[in-house]
Amino acid sequence: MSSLSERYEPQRIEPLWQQRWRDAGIFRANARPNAPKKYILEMLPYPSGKMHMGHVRNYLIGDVYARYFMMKGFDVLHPMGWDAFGLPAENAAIKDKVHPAVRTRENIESFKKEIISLGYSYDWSREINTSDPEYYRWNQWFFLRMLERGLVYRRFAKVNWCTGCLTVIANEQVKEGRCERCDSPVVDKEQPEWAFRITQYSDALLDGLDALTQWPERITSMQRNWIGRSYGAEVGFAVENAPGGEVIRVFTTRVDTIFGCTYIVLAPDHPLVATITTADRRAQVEAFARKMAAMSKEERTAEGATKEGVFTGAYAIHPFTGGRTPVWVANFVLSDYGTGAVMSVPAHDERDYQFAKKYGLPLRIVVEPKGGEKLPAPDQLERAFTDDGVLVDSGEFTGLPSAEARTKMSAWLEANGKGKATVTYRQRDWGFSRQRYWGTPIPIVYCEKCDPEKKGIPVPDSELPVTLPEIDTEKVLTGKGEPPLAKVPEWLNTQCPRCGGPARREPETMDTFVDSCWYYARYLSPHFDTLPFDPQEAKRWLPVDVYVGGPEHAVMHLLYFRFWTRVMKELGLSPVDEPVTRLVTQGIVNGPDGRKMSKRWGNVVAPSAIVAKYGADTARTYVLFAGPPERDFDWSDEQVEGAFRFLKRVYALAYNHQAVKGATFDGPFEGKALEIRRAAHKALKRVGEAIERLSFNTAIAGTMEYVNALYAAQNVQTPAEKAAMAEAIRILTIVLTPFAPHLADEIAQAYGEVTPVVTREWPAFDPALVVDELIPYAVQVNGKLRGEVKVAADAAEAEVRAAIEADEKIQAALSGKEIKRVVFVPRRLVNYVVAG
RNA sequence: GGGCGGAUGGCGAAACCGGUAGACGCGCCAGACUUAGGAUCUGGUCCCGAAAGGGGUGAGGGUUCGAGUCCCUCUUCGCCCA
Repeated sequence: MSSLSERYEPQRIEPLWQQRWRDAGIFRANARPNAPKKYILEMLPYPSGKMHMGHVRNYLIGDVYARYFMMKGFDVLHPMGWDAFGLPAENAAIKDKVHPAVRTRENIESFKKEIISLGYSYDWSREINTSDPEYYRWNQWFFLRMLERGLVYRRFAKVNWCTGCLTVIANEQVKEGRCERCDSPVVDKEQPEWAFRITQYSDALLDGLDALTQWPERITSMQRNWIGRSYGAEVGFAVENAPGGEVIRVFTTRVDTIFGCTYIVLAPDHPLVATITTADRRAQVEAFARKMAAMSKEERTAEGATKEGVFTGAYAIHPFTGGRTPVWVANFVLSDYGTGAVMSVPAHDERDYQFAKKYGLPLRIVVEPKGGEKLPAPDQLERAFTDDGVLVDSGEFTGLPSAEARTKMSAWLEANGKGKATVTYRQRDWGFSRQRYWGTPIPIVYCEKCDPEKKGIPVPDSELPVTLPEIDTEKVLTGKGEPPLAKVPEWLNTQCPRCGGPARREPETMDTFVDSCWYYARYLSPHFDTLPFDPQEAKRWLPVDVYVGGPEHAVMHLLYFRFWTRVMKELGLSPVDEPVTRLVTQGIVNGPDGRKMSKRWGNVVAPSAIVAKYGADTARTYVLFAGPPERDFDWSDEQVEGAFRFLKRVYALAYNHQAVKGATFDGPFEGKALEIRRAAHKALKRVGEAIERLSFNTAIAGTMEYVNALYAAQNVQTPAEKAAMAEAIRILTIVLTPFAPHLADEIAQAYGEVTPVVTREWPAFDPALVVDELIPYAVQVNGKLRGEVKVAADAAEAEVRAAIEADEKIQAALSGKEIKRVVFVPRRLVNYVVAG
């Protein structure tokens, strides 16, 4: 084995080690089939051409953890692949006339080179690519299974139509009325689409969150809000003098306030509007409905938007009081939420209050605060009282607390056939069809003869995969008009699987969120060809132990992926309810100016530039040292220099001590030799524990402290010292490996190791060596620090006190005072509580 | 407006169960080596004070022998939702 060259040259040694690791296959899973497993996963990247610092950080978190557990003797699965379908490649194709497959292949190639250049511990034998028919055929397979189970259906829906991408996008992709990706305005459009019945799992997904104790609370709480389960009541208000006996169904979470309902509001497009509006009001109501139809949902309900409405001329009968209640239409009620109708209680709902004030509608107070204070008279009320309280003026329910009233009033409604207790959800079904080329074809055909209603005929399993056709990029990918696949007749026109007659394929493709719903399971058996993955492997490897990614995926990917996991369990493929035990969401790496890295600000720090200048180990060490994984940080060139300096210091230490290579000593170790050994074992403990807590910045701090201790112990002379230093350097390579694996291996091999450090065992620390013989006790008087005394580590309270009370400074602080109490905290402090 | 998360030296941060606040790094200061230093090594570095001592974790209050940590009120920044 070669000795160390004089200078630390990361650019020379790093590619050599990356090659050796690959050749030796040391990151292959199943290396230790009898050991406990760890499945460590980072979110599947979309392969843009260049990696950015966010990726670097994302993968490092998983990488450090993976390397550590490899050394702890676990069989580790740490795979990587490509979320290769999607809009950017297709948009680029429209612009540059390059086929998305070509662009994607190029991007993957360069992205992968960058990943490799950072020295991550991936098992590349399991690499997957979601645009590969071998992968996406299983999206189609899942689609068919879900269709059989009624979890896929076709619906007419008001969809979000992005005027830039010319495609339907998910609610979650709309940000303030604009497309998350291209920032073009998004408008409503009625269109048939395919949807997954994810709402059938709303309760399971919500209740399942309780089991996810190792997920960040902000993520589970976002999912909880997103699903938005609310318990309420549906109440029927019969329309007065209605020819067809029409009843307006309203949904409310505050049925306890129903005696305060002074009017009803319908969505402008509510089906009853047309029937019940009186002749004299018709023109006005229709004009209003037209005006609202031209506006997007966001515009209508935006916070600043004024509440607007018109009276329909109709009245409804209050189910409890029998009173006449006017019916209005207004902009803030949406037809696709709840029942599209609300009962308005202006005294107890802020929005209703504003509306009532604007249009001079009456207020009725029916809930008073619990404490016994009275609300002012209705016309004096300055704002709605929206808290729970005690009912007043509510017939037989007067005097009940709100919560109890809700239960009893719901029961009354049900008993009298006027309504019922209900549960509603904010979450909608997942519309997943896209008018795009670069995605998974939906395996459906339409046959005029067998399927006149155009419900769609599933493609039989035996004909999967339905692959994307070769296309003339320039002609087909125009970004305009009908879906691209509809412009490829030789693909579009096919045979009906039932009658064999002419049929047309479904030209829409699937949302790429489908791809990322189950890829974590595909890694287990990436070439399995009878099912999406091998259920036997799923038993061994699932769930994922640690999943690392950005918090921006809190409600889309992470919810769809939980949904899919449950479906996979029902299909008998997977044993788990939840895909991931522990979720880590990493913070953003901002530019040095504190702004988000962006070409616009010219503050982008390219990983490749940092690797070229300092090497991967410096990039790794710096990014991990900058702060805890979940926190954002601003890039700092000075701190990068600091990380580089540290690694050079490590290298110099190893270089200067090559003479101790192979030194041994039988002990006992004393003096400096013992101090060296203590430092080493403390480092093993501290760094190991910090990594398990994902506290990488403190793990690196511990390694730095260790290196400082070894510098302080330089110039080893005796055989004991030399042996201690040889052991210390060996341990240094171990604790360094998760962060700076190339450097660690370079040093280790110069000291005689023949296999990469990551294949060696992370030794257990010796408990006797991690405690100092003398430990400092803080001495406090009435909680104020008054001194410090060093005492034997195992000293009992009496001995500690004797030592303290012998100290002159302490005696001075205690003299003339009456000691009322002494608080003794072993190994930490003694606090004298005194008087006088 | 609602939910969640932050706020600690000149800067990034640490303090895991309530127990010596500021580990580690950057920056800065001093020294050593050196033809040279923007390399490297050593020491110092929360604030006030010569010292003794005092003050100090966004603000205010509380619990406790003891609070960065727990509770209440508020300020402010960020993210998500409306």
